[in-house]
Amino acid sequence: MKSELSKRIKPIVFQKGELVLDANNISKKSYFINKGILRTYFIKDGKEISEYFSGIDEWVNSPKSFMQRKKDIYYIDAIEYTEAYFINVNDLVYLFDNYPEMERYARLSMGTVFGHFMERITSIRFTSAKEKYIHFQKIYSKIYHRIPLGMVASYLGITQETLSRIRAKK
Amino acid sequence: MKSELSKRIKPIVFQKGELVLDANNISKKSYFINKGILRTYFIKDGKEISEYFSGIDEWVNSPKSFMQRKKDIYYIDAIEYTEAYFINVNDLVYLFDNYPEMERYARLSMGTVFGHFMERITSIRFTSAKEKYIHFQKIYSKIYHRIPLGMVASYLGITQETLSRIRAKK
DNA sequence: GTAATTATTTGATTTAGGTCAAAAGTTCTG
DNA sequence: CAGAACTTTTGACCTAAATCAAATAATTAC
Repeated sequence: MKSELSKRIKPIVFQKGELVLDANNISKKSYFINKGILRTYFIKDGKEISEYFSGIDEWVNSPKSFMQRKKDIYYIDAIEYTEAYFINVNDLVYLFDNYPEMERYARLSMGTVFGHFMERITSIRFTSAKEKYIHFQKIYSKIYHRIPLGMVASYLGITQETLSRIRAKK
Repeated sequence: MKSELSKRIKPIVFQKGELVLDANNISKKSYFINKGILRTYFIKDGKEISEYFSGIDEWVNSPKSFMQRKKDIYYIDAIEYTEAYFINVNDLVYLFDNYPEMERYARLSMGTVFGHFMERITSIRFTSAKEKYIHFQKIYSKIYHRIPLGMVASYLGITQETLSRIRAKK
């Protein structure tokens, strides 16, 4: 089974600032990051709003687009030089269909992802800007210092100025 | 296949205010609502915070708990008299294992659910209290008027007073 | 290496929504 | 149906974070 997976997985690199997925296209590849950071974002009133960041050992795609094979609003880009592997959606479905344990594993992982989403919703709803930033640092403990302030601010839903002031106070 | 599903599904009713799932237990049943409204909530600083509401034709469980068979923080209760069907997690897994088309359907539905979560995160991050309420009315167009103000306010992450004032201005 | 962008910080001012308190309305319960 | 127990509304006041504006600082490009 391992070989079945490795047979369908290919390496790819992205330079800093390079677009990984354009929202005008359907997300047909899922990337597994080996090094670097990818950012999922969308455009609102002409501004880029960061939805989340993904670092080493994480899978990245535009979930709804990838699963339902239709367009969604999300772009993905590399905020630093990134090395990854990718698998095509067709190959992934093939593996799911032929290796039930993979399907089961994926289903289980969904629980974790749902958990993260629900936690994040809570974090956004009931916390001050400062607490949001602290929570962000916890969630992204390994990469938060490599993400530009403006992107972090849009991820948190606060202004750059506010975030700058929060960071200034130690 | 339909009969396989119907064989494993049983009817159940809940009275107004009745607890459907206690966070001290693992979520082992998934409910499909036929009539009424269930609310998923958690306790923060001694207060009930509504996470979301579920109405007719929707499946309800505590996602992370249900999928990973461990405890999570969510309670579920009935905010009005509710009629539903339920299926046990074991039976559902049996169906998934034996009817790949069900598994595939579930995987597809996940895309929709992810989409909702991501939309909600956006709705929370970048909108005023009033816009949040308007969005809530849109999302829950069929049931929003049956949900008590306090529960709506905690769902939106605003105070009761603010919501009351928003509703007062036409 | 210097000009030109782009990102971050700092300051002054405004405002949406929170807090606290009390009144009015509703709905349970015996 | 009357009192208790919630739920919702209204009022006065306050605070966290937004906005607007401009000064630094850091990257990037030539």
